[in-house]
Amino acid sequence: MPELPEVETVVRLIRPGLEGRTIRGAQVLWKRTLGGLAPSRFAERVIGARVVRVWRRAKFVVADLERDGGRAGALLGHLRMTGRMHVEPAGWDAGPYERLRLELDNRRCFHFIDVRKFGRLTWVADAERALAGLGPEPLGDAFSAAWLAGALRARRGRLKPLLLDQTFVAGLGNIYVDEALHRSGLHPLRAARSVRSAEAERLHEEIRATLTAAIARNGSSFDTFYRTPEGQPGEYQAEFRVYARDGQPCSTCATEIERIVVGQRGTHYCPRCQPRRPAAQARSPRLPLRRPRASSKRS
DNA sequence: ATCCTATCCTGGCTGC
DNA sequence: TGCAGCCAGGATAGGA
Repeated sequence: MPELPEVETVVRLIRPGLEGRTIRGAQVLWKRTLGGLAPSRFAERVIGARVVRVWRRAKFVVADLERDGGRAGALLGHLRMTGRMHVEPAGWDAGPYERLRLELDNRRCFHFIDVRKFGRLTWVADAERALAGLGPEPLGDAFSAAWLAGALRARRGRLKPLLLDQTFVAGLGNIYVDEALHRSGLHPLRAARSVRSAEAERLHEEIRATLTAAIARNGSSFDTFYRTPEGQPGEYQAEFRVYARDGQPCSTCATEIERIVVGQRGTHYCPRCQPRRPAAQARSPRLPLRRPRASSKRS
């Protein structure tokens, strides 16, 4: 399902078809795609505007608009489960699941297609503000190993639901969380606060490595749904180590991959590589019989 | 604060 | 072969 690597792939593929184009017409085929904005108002905001930049933030696709040389808000899109975006020559048949169409000034059209209708594409006055609640970008500078270690320590919850929380870190979804946790040797139900610095460092490394490798392969195409905008499947699914591999041998240790449900999500992990409890740590002999108390000094 | 459930949706799969 | 029922799942809202 589209996560950060798939959205990045979409952005790279539609960018050349959209940047510099002026929108000439708008057809909304499924009103709720606009997320509450009236179709007439959407059309009014968008028609006559020029797309100046197409970019990605977490799993959102953003297209900045200008009008008469001044800023004119942005198109803000989210593919959710089954959304797709295409820029094609006029007359191209987008099929029965087309939800929104924009006519461009070069006899081409932008199409938003979405079987399950969960996806959204709307107009916002201020994209930065609309996205302000998101956590750091996992491939960005703000997402450092030190930040991750500290942020995990400060939370009560379990590891996987936290990594799926877009306000904690923005862009990971079910597939890449399972993959990154396996590569890090961390159990999805580990208490976030129990993750030690060295483990957080490994997790940070593996999250980035997983996402980077997936982007390089144009994302993952799973079941019949996700395709790149060119209709090509991504190729990263061939690299899955645990996702949807329950019952199959772990690529590292040959133990059977298990599937459990965590936070309503199918969760795949290797019981051997990802032990529930932290690996026993060589700790210094407990010389003081009592645990040292917190300093009596107030912070 | 965190967890849990329901909601939004449809195609595809399972089991009869 | 037909069909009912269940499932997947990103994000969010509301309740415990």
